Amino acid sequence: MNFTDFLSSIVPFTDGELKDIVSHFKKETVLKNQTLVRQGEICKTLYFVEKGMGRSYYLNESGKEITQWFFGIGKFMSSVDSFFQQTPSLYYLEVLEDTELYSISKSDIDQLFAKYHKMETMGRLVATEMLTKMVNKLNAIQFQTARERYDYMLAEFPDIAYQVPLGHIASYLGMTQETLSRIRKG
Amino acid sequence: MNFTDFLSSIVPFTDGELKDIVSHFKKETVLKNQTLVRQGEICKTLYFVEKGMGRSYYLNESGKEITQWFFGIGKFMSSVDSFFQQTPSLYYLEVLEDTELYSISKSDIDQLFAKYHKMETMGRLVATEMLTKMVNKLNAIQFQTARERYDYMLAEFPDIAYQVPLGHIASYLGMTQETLSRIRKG
DNA sequence: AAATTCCTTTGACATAGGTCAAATAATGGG
DNA sequence: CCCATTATTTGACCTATGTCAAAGGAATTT
Repeated sequence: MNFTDFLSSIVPFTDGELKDIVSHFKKETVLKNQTLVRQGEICKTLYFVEKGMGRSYYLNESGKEITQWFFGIGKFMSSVDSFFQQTPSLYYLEVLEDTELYSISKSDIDQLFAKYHKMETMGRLVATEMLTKMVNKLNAIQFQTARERYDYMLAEFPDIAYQVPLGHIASYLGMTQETLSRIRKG
Repeated sequence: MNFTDFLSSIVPFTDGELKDIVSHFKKETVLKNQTLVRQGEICKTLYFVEKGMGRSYYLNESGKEITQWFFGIGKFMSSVDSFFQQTPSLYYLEVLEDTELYSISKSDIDQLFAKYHKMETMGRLVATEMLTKMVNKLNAIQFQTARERYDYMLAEFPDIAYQVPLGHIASYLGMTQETLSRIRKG
C-alpha cells in the first residue's frame, strides 16, 4: 500500500497537504532482522510500512521473546506508548524481512498534528482502529481455546501468519510453540 | 472529577471554548443497574463519568455475562467501536451504582471535532491513553497467573475493585468466580 | 421479619495446555 | 555442498485453573 494513497483513504487531504505531509517523512529500507528500537530506549520514530513487515516483542523474566504485535503492509509501526509519551519502551521493535518504511520523528509529527486539523483527525482514527484491533486480540486471548486463537491470527494477519517463525506466532497468541505445532498439524 | 477540569487537564482550552464544548453535553443522573446500551444496538451516546461507575459486558455462547471494561470517575464511557464506527455494539453498557454523566451524541461530538482542532487533539490523546490501558490488560491476561491478574486489577481500578460483585471482576480478569474467591481468601 | 433472590465460598474431580527432553527438519554462512 | 545453527515436531508427564454441585451469607422485596 502506497503511503500517499493510505493517507487519502483515511482523510480527504488536498494534493498540496499530502505533498507537504509526505515531505516530512523519510523513506528508508531496512534489512531483515534489523532492530529499530530496544527495550528501555525511548522510541524516537514512527514508521509506516509500505512493504515488508515487522513485530514488537519483549523479553520476559526468563529471557524468552514474547511477540506483542505484528505490523504488516499499510500500517503504522512503533512502540506506540513509548513514542507518544516519550517514555522508555517496553518492547523491542524489529523488521522480519527486508522492509520499506516511511519514518518521522515525534517533533515532526507533532508539528503536522498542530499544523493540520485533518492530520489530527487521522491520528485519532488510526488510534481508534488500533484500539479496536487490540480489543479483538484481547477477546481472543481471554476467551478462546488455543485452536480458536490461531484462527483469529489467520483472520487478523493472513499475510503474516505463514511467513514468520512459528515461535513468534505462538508467543503472540499466548501459547507455547509446541502447542501451536500440534494445532497446525491436527 | 469535574468535567470541565478534566477537559482542561488534557488540552489547554480557553474558557470560551470550554463553555461552548460543555454546552453540547447534557448532564444526567442514571440509577444503579440501569442499562445504557444493549448488545446489537448502535451506541448513540458517549458518556463522561463525573460520579459513580459503569461497566461494559457481553453475553457469551452460554449466556454468561463477561465484563469487558470498567469505567470509573473521570473517564469516557461508551461501547467505543459501536459509537465511533456506528456499528452494532458487541457489548452491553450498564451503570453499577447511581451515576452522574455528561452525554453527547455522535453527530454533536463530530461537530466539536470539526470545529475545534484542540478537541480533535483531545480525542486522539484519550484514544491513545485507552489503547495503552488495553495493552496493559492484554499483558496481564496473556502472561500472568490468576493471582497476578487480580493484582493488576487492584492497581488499575483501585476505586472499583472492592465495590462491585466478585463475579464481575472474575469475568473481567478471565477467570471463574470460584478461582477469584479462593485468591481473595488466600 | 420472613421469604426470595442473588452472591460467595468450599470441596471433589477433570482437562487444556504447560514443561522438559530429545529427535528431526530446515536454513544460512563459509 | 556441507556443517552449524536455528526452527519444528513428538512424547511423557504435570499443574493451574476450570467444571459441577451444594452449602452458607447478604441483600432486597413483600
